[in-house]
Amino acid sequence: MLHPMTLEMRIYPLDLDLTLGCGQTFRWRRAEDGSWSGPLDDRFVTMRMEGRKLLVEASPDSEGVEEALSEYLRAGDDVASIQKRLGRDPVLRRGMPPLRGLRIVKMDEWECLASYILATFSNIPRIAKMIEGVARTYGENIVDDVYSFPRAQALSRASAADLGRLGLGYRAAYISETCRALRGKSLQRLKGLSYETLRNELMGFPGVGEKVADCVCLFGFGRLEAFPIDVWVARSLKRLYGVEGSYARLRRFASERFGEFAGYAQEYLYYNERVLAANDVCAFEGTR
DNA sequence: GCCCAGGAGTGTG
DNA sequence: CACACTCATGGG
Repeated sequence: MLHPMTLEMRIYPLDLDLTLGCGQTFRWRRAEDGSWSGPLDDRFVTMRMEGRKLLVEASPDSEGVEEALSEYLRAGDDVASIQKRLGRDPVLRRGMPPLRGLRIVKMDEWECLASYILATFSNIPRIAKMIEGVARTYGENIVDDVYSFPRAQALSRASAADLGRLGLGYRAAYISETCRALRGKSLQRLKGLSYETLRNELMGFPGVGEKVADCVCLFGFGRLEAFPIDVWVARSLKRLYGVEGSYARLRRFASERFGEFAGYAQEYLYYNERVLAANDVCAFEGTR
C-alpha cells in the first residue's frame, strides 16, 4: 500500500527513534521494523534509516516531500558544532554523544501551537489521542485512516462543546478561542519577529503561557534559543544543577548557561530525565 | 482507587 | 515578582 518510489536523503546524524519518539512531536508512529510513519503537511510519509541514508516513501505521491522533510528535520543544523558549543557545559558534555541523532523538529506553526495548547497538563499518550481525534474529525483525509491536522479556519467551525466531546477537557475552550483570535490572520506574519517579541505575541493567545509559548517558538518557529520548562526539565535542572524556582529564574539560568542553542540542551535534558531517569540511568552523571 | 501529567488563568502578598 | 488556588480528565 506504500508508494513504490523510494527517495534517498542525506540528513545526518539522524536517529528517528530519538527525534520522532522523544515527545517533541506527537503524530509519528514506529513500526516493528524501526520505520516511522506519519502525516507531513498533506502527505503520509514513511521513513527509515539505512546506514547514513534516510529512505523515504510518501503517499499519495512524493511531490515536494524532500524539501518538506529537509525543513522538518532541520537538515541545515550542524549538530556537531551545536554539541561543541553546548559541550562548554561540563554536565552536558558527558552525556551528549549518544544523543547526536536527536534533532529538533520544525513543525508547522499552527499545528505546533494547537498541539501544545492541547498538551497542557496532560501526558503524551493522551496528547496523541486528542490530536488524532481532532485530525480525524476536522482534518482532510490523506490516505486510508490518516488525516491532516486541520487548519485554524477548518477548526474554528467546531464549538467548544464539540471539541469537549473529543476529550479535550478545559483545553477545548482554549482551542476554539485561539481559532477565533486567528480569524483573518496568519501566524506567518510573526515569522520575522525577535524571539522575545514572538514569545510575547504567542502568550496573547488563550491557553498559551510561558511554557507553551517557548515550545511553539522552538518547535514551530525554529528559535533554537527557546528553552521550554515542563516538570521534567525543571526536575532535571534541580537534579543536575541544583537550581530551582520560578519559570523566569530557570529560564534565565538556561539562557546564560546554554545560549543560542538552549533548545537543543533542553531536549537532551528532557529526554534524559523522562526516559533514562525512569530506568535509573543518567547520561549526564553516570549510572546512579 | 490513586497519582500524575510537555500548565494556564486569576487573585493575592 | 513569587506564590496559592482552581480548572477537568485520561493514562499508568
